[in-house]
Amino acid sequence: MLTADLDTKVKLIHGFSNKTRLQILESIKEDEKTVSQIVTDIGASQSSISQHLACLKDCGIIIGRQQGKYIYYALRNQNMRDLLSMFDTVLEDVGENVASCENHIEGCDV
Amino acid sequence: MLTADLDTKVKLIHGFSNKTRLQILESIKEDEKTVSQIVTDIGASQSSISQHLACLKDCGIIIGRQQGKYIYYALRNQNMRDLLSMFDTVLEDVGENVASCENHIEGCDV
DNA sequence: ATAACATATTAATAATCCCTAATATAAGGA
DNA sequence: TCCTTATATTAGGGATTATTAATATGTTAT
Repeated sequence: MLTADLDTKVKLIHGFSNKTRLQILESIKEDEKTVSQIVTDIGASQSSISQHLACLKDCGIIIGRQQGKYIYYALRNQNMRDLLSMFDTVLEDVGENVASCENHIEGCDV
Repeated sequence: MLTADLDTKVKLIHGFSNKTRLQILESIKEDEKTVSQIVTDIGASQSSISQHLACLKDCGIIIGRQQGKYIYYALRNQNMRDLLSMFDTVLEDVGENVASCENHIEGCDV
């Protein structure tokens, strides 16, 4: 794999490796939602949510469509949904390990 | 989803969101390898590789078995392989977006 | 045009992560 | 045992990331 591709892949995965972003993705997994609906759902600040939405959108993980003063965000496609489900599948295998892992290095800190 | 589970999921995904760790996983995707083989493969420092291996192992993403003075590491199971493949699939959808994304917030910086 | 609501942007700080360098531990062979 | 090779651990600092607070932009309705 080319280095450029690898860097890109890391960037992509980074999109999923944050609590607020995962909450956003879970929140819109089934149906599109407006920013304020997401803010209410998650309970984080509007600013934080907005920044993460911009991030996810720029990466193409989600898409946004404006309708009046609202902007609806949704997952880009079914592959994103499948990837999110795959995380759950893998979590069934390793959830206990991960939960008890106290390694200080990031990701382990995963 | 419970908060604890969500935190765990973030930790899990973090395991995949680093260049060196991804390189390790690619390196052992098909066959188990010793630490020194991985070090040679990737060209990062032995210390760094060792720390990441510990991290991945503690999370249960990989497993290690000792044979003499060597330790062979391998992916935990087929689900891990499937998840890695899923990343590639999604990357086909959004690779261009991600590569050109210059958002300063992490993950976008994803 | 102004007010009210919805969303985005900016800047700055606090927290986290990952690398390097040095050292430690463990195993096998001479 | 001593030396060599293989791997792990620790500490520290530089870089990156996420949050908050404040402000800006854009849309609709009055």
